[in-house]
Amino acid sequence: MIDSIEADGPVPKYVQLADILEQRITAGELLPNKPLPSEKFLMAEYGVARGTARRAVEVLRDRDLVFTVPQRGTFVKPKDS
Amino acid sequence: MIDSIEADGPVPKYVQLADILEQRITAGELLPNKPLPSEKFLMAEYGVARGTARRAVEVLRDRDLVFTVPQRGTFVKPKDS
DNA sequence: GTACATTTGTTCGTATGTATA
DNA sequence: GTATACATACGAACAAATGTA
Repeated sequence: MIDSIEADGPVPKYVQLADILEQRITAGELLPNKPLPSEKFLMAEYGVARGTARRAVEVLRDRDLVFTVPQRGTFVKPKDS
Repeated sequence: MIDSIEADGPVPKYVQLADILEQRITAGELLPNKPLPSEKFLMAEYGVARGTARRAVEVLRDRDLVFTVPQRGTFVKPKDS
């Protein structure tokens, strides 16, 4: 179980954060059509900069796990979509 | 006396604005329990974006000079508090 | 009771500059 | 030279609460 972010490792912080969030999604902690923690929250919770949080969410979009609605937030994708 | 905001200096705009407002408080221009200029007003008066105005007010809160009441405004703290 | 304006709260989008690895 | 990371700064949109007409 990954649950914290390491600074001096081979894996970029934003990838580590994306992996953590993917775990939280697949574990059912973050539910379909429910919002991901906001960028601000991720910054506070994991001690990263906003750009890093944004890139992590971008990775999740690329992995087709979440979708972002401008000005509304980023949400977990339902399984059938 | 600081009274205008410079763009390309070493001091961030939001800190410059916080310094200006602190001066206006200590000079007695902005009185205890009276409202600070609203974010909208600060944007117009100093030519900054809303985020910059908000961050300046945040700095003043950190300096314990003002307190904010949601949906009401931000007010100068009385000396004895 | 309703409509409107004001103000703060929140979120996302984008860009630039700097520093480091 | 590129990728990573952070700080700053602008813009935009919507929500919620308050106060007033």
